[in-house]
Amino acid sequence: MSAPQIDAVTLDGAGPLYDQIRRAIRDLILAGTWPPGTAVPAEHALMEKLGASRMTVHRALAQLAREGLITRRRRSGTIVASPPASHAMLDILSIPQEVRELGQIYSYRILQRSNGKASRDLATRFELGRSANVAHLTLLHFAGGAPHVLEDRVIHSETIPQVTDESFAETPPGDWLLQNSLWTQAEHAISAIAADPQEAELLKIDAGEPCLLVERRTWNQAEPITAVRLLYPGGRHRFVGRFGPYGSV
Amino acid sequence: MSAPQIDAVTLDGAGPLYDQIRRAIRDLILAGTWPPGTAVPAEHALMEKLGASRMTVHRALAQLAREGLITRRRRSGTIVASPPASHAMLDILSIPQEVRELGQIYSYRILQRSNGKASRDLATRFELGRSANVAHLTLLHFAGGAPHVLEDRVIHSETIPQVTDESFAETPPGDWLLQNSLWTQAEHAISAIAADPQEAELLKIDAGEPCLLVERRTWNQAEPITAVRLLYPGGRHRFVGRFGPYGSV
DNA sequence: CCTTTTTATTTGCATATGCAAATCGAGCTT
DNA sequence: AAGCTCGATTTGCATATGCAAATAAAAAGG
Repeated sequence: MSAPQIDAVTLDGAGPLYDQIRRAIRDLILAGTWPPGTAVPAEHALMEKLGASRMTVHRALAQLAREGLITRRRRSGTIVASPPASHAMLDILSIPQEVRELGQIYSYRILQRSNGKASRDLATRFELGRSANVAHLTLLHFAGGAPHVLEDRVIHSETIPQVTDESFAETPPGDWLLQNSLWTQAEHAISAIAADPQEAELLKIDAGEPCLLVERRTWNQAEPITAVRLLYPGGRHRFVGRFGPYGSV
Repeated sequence: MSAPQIDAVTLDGAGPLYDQIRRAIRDLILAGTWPPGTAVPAEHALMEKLGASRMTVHRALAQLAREGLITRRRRSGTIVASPPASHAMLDILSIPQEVRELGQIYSYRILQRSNGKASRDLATRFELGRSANVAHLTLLHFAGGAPHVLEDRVIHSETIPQVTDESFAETPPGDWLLQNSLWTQAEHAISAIAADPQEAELLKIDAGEPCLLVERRTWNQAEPITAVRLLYPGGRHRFVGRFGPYGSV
């Protein structure tokens, strides 16, 4: 059918009707029940199902469209949009893309890979429970043959079970996750540290050289997905962002 | 009168009516014609002035309210909102505030101050024309008596003429600018560098220690306002931001 | 004078209606 | 088969109407 899951739209009775509709549909999208590309029921269908007027349904959908969650076209109807690839502020989510935008050839190498419980060291570094079942990866990304960034990542196997069978031979884990998971929250911390001897050797810089350290953790609702530590040789890297006081003006 | 400048609201005839109204009012706010706190004309007044229905006017204002540009209250009416103090992502716009949030006593000292044309060095560092008339300031911010960050700033005197007569004895320039200027665009770059001997001495760290370098430039429309270079001792500082793929979910 | 009640104003929400614009598809024409 | 016309569907916009909620200001009451 054209409107696959119209019965999934249920209102919670809290607040204005148009906002209940908006949240109901938003939640279906964020939960992954309606993945990108799914056809959203037409205004008339929602109107009948929910017993609201078309203007009220329209208001909810128009707002979701402004927020970028859905794409609407006359006659064609409404579909769930793909999440924006990058966020306004220094969201370098894809390292291959980042390297290619510098005009260089991208490659990567997995240095280490393991599955199992988080070690004490990892649990501390990524602030997660010892009992968490995780995949742990260490890899090095190259730009034109030269080391670009050192990545240290854990992925929660409970949230993303497919990770256990994935070799990451084709796609580095960051990009793989973008395709195989949905995130609603991220935390991003940037600091400057000196490279320790081991890191320096891998990155082919001198020990003690300043590096940018990016630590990012992402969740879907309350469930942790991944935590990553990216170490960039400092002299060569900077993060740039543009924004206005109210977002994008 | 309660609606000071209703005649300033003029439509451009481009696109949907509600959006013309929305943009007309938004532009008055961003241009500073209606500073924060100004009473926005009531829906009825705009309705008569513009010849639109109340629903249409309401739609424009409701959207501006969602965007945070205005604040609306029943019976009291609508006023222009104050710009949000900090933006989602690592906008530490106020250093005094940043220090106080760390639970420490804030103070600062001006190391150098001059007015005039930008020197070659400054022009290069901040990517501006040699002919620009600027105020140039170097200052050191302290947290609980210890150096916190080294600030190097230029302010365009043409855009902000009051700067020439301001001593910055009471308020550091970053905070002063927040009160005395309006910005619509900012650019933010973060990198890691090693402190040079002179900087290290001021910050009371060892030369070569990794530091976070934040470079920020702000504009109002196309007019440059200020460019600043903030050097944070690295071990002690990190920037944290939280966000979702669609902004705030 | 202080407190309570009433009134009036302003925004917020929902509905019904009508028309316009975009565009997908079917059917028709050549 | 290729192109064209036309009808049907879906979203987009604007209006008019009515009522509800919040609340500032005025009026009433003690």
